[in-house]
Amino acid sequence: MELSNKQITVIFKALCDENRVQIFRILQHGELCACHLLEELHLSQPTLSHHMKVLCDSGLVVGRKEGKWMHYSISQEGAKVAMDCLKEITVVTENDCKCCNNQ
Amino acid sequence: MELSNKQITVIFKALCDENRVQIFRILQHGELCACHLLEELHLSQPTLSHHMKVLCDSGLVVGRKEGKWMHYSISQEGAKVAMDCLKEITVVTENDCKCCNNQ
DNA sequence: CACACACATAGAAAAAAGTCAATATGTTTT
DNA sequence: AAAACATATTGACTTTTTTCTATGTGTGTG
Repeated sequence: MELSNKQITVIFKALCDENRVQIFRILQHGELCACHLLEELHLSQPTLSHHMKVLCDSGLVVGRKEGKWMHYSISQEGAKVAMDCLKEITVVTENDCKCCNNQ
Repeated sequence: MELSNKQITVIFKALCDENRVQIFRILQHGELCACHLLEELHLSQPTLSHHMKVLCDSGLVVGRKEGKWMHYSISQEGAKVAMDCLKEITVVTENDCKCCNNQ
């Protein structure tokens, strides 16, 4: 897939804030609209809106508009991309140390 | 394993900075000491040292001291923890929307 | 059509993270 | 023991992120 360093940071920023991690935990019980998420978090409405944008940008969460409500859910496709990305960036192709006093 | 929200953010902070992602790419070719990492990055030595600390704190990278050199490598155990964590936080237990106009 | 509701956006303030120069620490070499 | 080297720490500065209040936008309702 060849994601850029920048794109990788955007994906994993989703999980770099405690409130956002908490949002994942809540969304694990199923799709939920912003107003109900708000009830379970100690955040203002604009702050939640900001976090939902970060989450959607990462691809790990998707939003679905229905009338005046926004329904959010965890994206399994996004999760797969993140998983593949994590696997790809942590795989080691060679194990020998070609460094310093190991000449 | 039951990681706290805070612990999860510490793991994934490793991948939230472009320079750190680049460090992963370099370490994929094998263990390397800080001085050689430094040659490949446009960073000052103290900044690299800072990033290596963030990476080690995440568990995704491990450092091995050998004389005056610090050798860094990607930790496969750390990668597994991160993978399990990502899987755990994105799994959805129920899919029905119990929300708003879906009463 | 006016009002209420759900959510997004703008702008400002505060907190956190990234960066570097200077310096400290620990290790090897001469 | 002094000098040289590799890395870590400190402290200051800059940039980014988080957060809020105020306001805007779009949708449904009386």
